[in-house]
Amino acid sequence: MRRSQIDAAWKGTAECRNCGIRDLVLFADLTEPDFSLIHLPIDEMTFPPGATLYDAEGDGHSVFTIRSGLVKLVQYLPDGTQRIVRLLRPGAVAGLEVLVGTTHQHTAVALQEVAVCRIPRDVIERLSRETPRLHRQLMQRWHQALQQADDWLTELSTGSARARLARLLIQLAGDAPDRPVRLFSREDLGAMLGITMETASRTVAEFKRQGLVREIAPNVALCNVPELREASGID
Amino acid sequence: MRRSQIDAAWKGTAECRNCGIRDLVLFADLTEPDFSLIHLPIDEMTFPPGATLYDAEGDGHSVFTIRSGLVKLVQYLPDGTQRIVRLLRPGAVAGLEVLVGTTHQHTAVALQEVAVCRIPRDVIERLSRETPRLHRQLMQRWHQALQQADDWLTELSTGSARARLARLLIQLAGDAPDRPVRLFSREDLGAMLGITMETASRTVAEFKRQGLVREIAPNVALCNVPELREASGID
DNA sequence: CGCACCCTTGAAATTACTCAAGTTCAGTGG
DNA sequence: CCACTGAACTTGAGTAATTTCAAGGGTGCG
Repeated sequence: MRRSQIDAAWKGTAECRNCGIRDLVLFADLTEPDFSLIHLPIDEMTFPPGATLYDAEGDGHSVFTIRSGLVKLVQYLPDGTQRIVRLLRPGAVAGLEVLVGTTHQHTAVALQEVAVCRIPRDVIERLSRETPRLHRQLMQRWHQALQQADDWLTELSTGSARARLARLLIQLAGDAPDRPVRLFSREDLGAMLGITMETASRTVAEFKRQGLVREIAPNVALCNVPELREASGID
Repeated sequence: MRRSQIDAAWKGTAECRNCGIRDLVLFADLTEPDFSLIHLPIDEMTFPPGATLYDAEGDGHSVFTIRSGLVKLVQYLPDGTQRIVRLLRPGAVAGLEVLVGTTHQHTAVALQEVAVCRIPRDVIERLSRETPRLHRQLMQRWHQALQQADDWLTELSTGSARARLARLLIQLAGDAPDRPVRLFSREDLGAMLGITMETASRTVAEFKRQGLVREIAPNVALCNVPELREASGID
């Protein structure tokens, strides 16, 4: 907690015009004159694993474009239970809700070293008023988030612990089934799947024993996608 | 299935200018000249309980503003399991995703007699291009949907069956704790809470026995909100 | 009346949770 | 260099919750 703010490192003011991943980000469609409407600095920042990008307390003044790394969005129940409601990958935008209300709905925490662009709310609002080219992108981000939320519910909160974990691993492996996947802490796994830490641990262990994943380094695993797919349906 | 399309009843072409609930709907902020941009008919329709507004197969050409009644959004897993991912109330918009892609992501089914306005995608797209007054409303709908999705996950897919049902009932009672609440079929309850029909049935029965709800007519109940709140936290 | 459909209930089997003890491992200080 | 510590993970055993499978109501409708 204590470290969250302190840990953020400022990397300079972003030069959006020359952004290396601009086709991926919110400003993809902006034209040269549009950029002159940006009257507040957009900061490039990095956060180490465990650092908080923003939380649900306090006003939200900015949205964040994820440039690299992985972010979890956490929501709490009154009794203190926490659920991870989404993972954000590069290209995603965190904190869109400040464009409608003024507070964030989640706590956003870096799971790995994360690089972001922090965009003041006013910048988005002004661009949104003055140029239609941002709309399509904004709509796409909203859509992306909502689709992910719905899928998260049906895939990761339905069925046995075994089936849920299998589906999560398939998601993480994505379209590159051979690329190793970083596993999360057992506590985070539990919060994603709606199960306890112990059940998460046991299920991971079972997957290793049965060869559905092969651990090639501590908390890094190769997925046996066909067998995982099997496990995601049955059970 | 067979009845879904047949059952829809056409009630005429909507006169949005004079809409009785316009402050509630998507077109709330439009001005007189904006309406002239609407070049395709917006139909008022009603659906009986059980009818399908649209489904995930086939192209989506329209979004729907819910004028009255209650709609469930259903998503299916490959193995046939179904989850209800959201409930739509009057004022909500169903099918926003066709503004980004071209297909619907859910199957939308009326739970009660439902009245809607069916708005062709092209109408929204044109208005969206030409007038900024729709943007704010669109953003609010996206936000509303996303917030509901996240809350649905943390509240209705976390904890014991008892706690989940209690939270659902509290949601349904809303700000009018004395107004009777219609219960859903046990199958729908299960699909909302991620539990089986039998567990849903047993838990409802238990709530009745323990006085957390009082059934004043078949499938209509009064909620004892304080005790429900109790049950939603403990367990 | 009899059939369909939905809901309820029971009993056994399974799954997941809880609580508790042990393990591993990295970081710290003697 | 090594013991010590804390944090995260693992594992076991008992318990609680949920699912599964099966049978038995109730109600509306042809």
